[in-house]
Order: sequence, then structure tokens, then C-alpha cells
Amino acid sequence: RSMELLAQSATPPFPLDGDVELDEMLRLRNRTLDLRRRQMVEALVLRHEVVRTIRETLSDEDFLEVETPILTRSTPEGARDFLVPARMTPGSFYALPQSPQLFKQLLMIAGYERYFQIARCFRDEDLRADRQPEFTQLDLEMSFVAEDDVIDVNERLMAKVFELGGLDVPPPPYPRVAYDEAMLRYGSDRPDRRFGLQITDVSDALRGSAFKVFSSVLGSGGVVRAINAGAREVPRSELDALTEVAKRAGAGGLVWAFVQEDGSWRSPIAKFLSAEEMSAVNSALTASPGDLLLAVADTADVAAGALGALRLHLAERWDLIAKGAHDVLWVVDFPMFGWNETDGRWDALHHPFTAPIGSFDDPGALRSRAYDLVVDGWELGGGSIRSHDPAVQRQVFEAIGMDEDEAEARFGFLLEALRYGAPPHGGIAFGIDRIVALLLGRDSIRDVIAFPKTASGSDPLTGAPAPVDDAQLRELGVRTVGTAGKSG
RNA sequence: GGGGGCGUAGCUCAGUUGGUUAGAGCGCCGGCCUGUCACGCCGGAGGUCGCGGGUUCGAGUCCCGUCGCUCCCGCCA
Repeated sequence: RSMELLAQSATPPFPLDGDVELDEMLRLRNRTLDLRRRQMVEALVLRHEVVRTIRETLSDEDFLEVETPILTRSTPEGARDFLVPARMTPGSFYALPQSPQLFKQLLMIAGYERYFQIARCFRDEDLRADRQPEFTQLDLEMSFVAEDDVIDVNERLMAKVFELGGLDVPPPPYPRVAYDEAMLRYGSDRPDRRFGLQITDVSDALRGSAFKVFSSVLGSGGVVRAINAGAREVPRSELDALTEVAKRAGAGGLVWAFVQEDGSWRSPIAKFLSAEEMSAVNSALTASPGDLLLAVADTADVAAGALGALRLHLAERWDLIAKGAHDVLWVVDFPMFGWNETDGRWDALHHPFTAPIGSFDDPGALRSRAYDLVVDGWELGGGSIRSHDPAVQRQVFEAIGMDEDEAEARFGFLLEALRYGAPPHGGIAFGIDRIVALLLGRDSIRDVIAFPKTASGSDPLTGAPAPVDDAQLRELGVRTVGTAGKSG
């Protein structure tokens, strides 16, 4: 027996065995070595299995995988685009796609009834644990369908995917929760229902209250909502911390109250409330003596956001989520538009190609034919039935403040295509990175992407983004300024 | 753009109210042991305490600025 030395290794900068938590910069700078670690191998292998299962399942269901362009046209709605200067047309730019949305609709109109793609998408927005500037979607679209058809195919597909990750979830059909219900009960459009602490509106119990905060909020169309946090010893210092959580989420403050034996409250605001009011709130919250009540008075949106954030905070603080518990649901019945305070106009809550339900006379009351798949508080995917009638599509553009010329300039190719008879169609897109992260219980999608970016959008491995040579810029017709570009 | 956390040896971290030569475990180097398998024993090297300024007799520790990593809000049609 003889052995041959094929290659020699220097001492690695960090241990490659075990599951030591390493500095992110160190990992990404040495990604080649990081990728040798068990947790990364495990992630990339499972990722492969997920994509393989998706391809096989959808192929068996007669879906056709079609590639759509990476160099495409900028559509300034929605996320900021990454732009690529077009050398052959100086002053013009390609945009990297935020999603293949329009192309897949064109495929439907062209008669390809079932399409899918494992598509890379790009959005030039700030990063999060679950958001990278480039990410991978399972994008699919179907013709001659309504909501239930899309949901059905995808429930069967996702059930297989969950099984791959060993997720213990009940078989489909998955429950559907209306958007309004999700916002009210969980303070979020991607509710995590693995624990209680549901939110209840207690406005009716407090109308005409002598407590000024309540009366002024309720008098101006706001709400008072509360969580019964149960019987818990919570020191003053922690109540202050909870108040901070609520404030950071936009609330003016947080009311806390401990229910006493006689139903009255031990609370900073107890002296401003009548026994009847306290009793009515208690009963709305089915509160018993010893329970801690937490309430926010504000606009419905702010109250929902603050109590939603508080819910998640308490779940973590008190370790309320059972190990191995999972919750899958569809959020449905979304509003079509949301009021954009900054620009003073309606925005499509989902996207403007989503089919609306209702009358355009009251845009705020319009619903959309959209659905999101939510698992354990993660939005894994979302989709909708689209507008296949060009007249409806024009109405939507108009409602979001886009005049006819502008609609024509930006989406003329879609409106034109719709003129030639579009089948009713709809689809969905799932975040592959999120799915794999969820299956593995990872906190960040960075851990399931071979070569991800840091939170500031850089890649410590290659040094991207980086300045380019003046010569390169000149070739693109870009004027070079000062020493912004490296020379030579 | 805003807020929170972090930055001390190659790695993970500890460093009391500011006070001599800044520590531990793992790793690394040298030696010993040789049925070992998270081996064991002995010895050793290794640190501009992210960077810059300030306060002080004296700063890892306090203040200001800055860079980086990270989480969150805004943003993400």
C-alpha cells in the first residue's frame, strides 16, 4: 500500500467540523471553506432535492419550463431595479427582472397553458434575514383556472416539499384565513399561529371612556386592541421593555393591566376607567384574575402592527412555540389597493396585474383575487388570478394614478397582447431560498445560498460591487467623474 | 434614511467601579507517549483590544467620529 499526496492544505482559519457560530464576514470571505462544513452541505443538498422535486412534479403535471429574459425593461413600480447600461444604445438601460411576471402572462396569452421556471430575481432594496438582492423563485402560471385550481396544484406540490424537509404538517387542503382576520387577530398579513396571544378589538367596551387617550383615539376613527398575555409575573422593568417594543413598531405607548380578584385592574390607567369598562374589557378578552392585559390605542394599522410585533416578541421571550410545531395557511381576500400616504394615491397591494373584485367607485373597498402561502410566519409564496380583460387592466392602471399614455409606454406590450384574446389565467411564485431555510430551521436565507451577499449587499469573496475601469465606462458612453473609476 | 446588538490571539469568548507584564478553551508549533479514534502529558509562539481623535497621571474599559458584521423599522408593485 502506498499513498500519494495529491494536494496539501494550509491550516484553515476556522474549524470545519462542528457547528461553531462564525462571524459572517469570516464565513463569506472564506466561503470555499465554509461550504465544506456539514451545515452548508446539508443545505445545498436539500435545496437540490427541493428543486428536483419541483421540476419532476410539475413536469408530470404537464407544466413546461420556459426561460425568460434576464436583460429586460425597467418597470419603475414596485421594487427598485438593478440597471445595466446598454452599450449599443447609449443612455439606455436594461433592468434585471424583479420577477418574470409579465413574460409568464405573455406565455399564457400565447397558448402555453402551464408554465413554470426556477427563476433568479433581482430587487435593489435593503436586505433582511429573509431578503437578498438576488434570490430564486419557483414561478408558475396556468390558463383557464380560478383560485382553487392554482391552490390545489400548489398544495399538492408543497406537501411533497414539506415532506422532503420532514416537516410535520397536516395534509392539504390548508386552511384559508382572510386578510382582515389575519390583521385583526395576529397583527400581520403573514400570521404565525403556532402560539396564542391573539389580538382582540376592545373598542366597543371603551367608547365614551373618561381616559383621554382612549376617547380621542376612538373619537377619530381609531381602535383599541388588546392581548390577554395570561397569568404571568412580569416585573415593571419588563413592562417597560414591552412598551419599547410597541413604540418601536409605531405605537404611542402600551397600556398594561393586571386583573385583580374583583375584576378591577392594577394599572397606571386604572383610576381613569370605570368598573364597568374594566369588566367589559375583561370579558372581551376572557380574562381571569392574575392575567396580564396589553393594549394599544391607535389607528387600526398601527395597533395591528404594534400588537403583532409584541406577539412575536412575547412568543420568543416566553418560549411559546413548541419545538417541531408548524402551521401552514393561505391568506386570502386581500384588499386590491392600499393608500400610499407618501404619494397620496392608491398602490396595488399585491401587483397591478392582479384581478380585482368589486367596483372601482370605491378603490379602498376593492378586493383582489390574490393568495399568499404562509408557513410559521414566513411568506413562502404569493400569487393571484390576473386581469385577462384589457379594459379591467386599464382600469387598474388608472386607479393607481397611471394615465393612458404612461400605461401605454410602460405596459403597452401587455395591453396589446391582451387584445388578441387572453385566457383567464393565474399563478404563483414561491421563494425557494425561504422554503429551504424554513425546512432546515435556519434563521437566514444566506445559509441556504451558496454565495450570498452581506447585509450591505457586498460579496466579501469577490469584492463585488467594485469600481470599474474608466475605459469600460467610456465604452458604455458613461461620463467618468473625477477618480470614481480606477484607471488602467 | 432611522433604531438596537456586536467588533479583544487563527477560531469561540471572558475581561469587575478606568490602575502594573490583557486571559481561557480550541487551533497552531516543538517534544514525549503509541491500540489511538473530541487521545493523553510537557513546553512554546501568537494580541496595533476594528480604525481615528478626545478626556485622564493612566483607556480594552469613559466621550466623539468612522468602518465593518448583524437584527429590526422604513423600503420590498
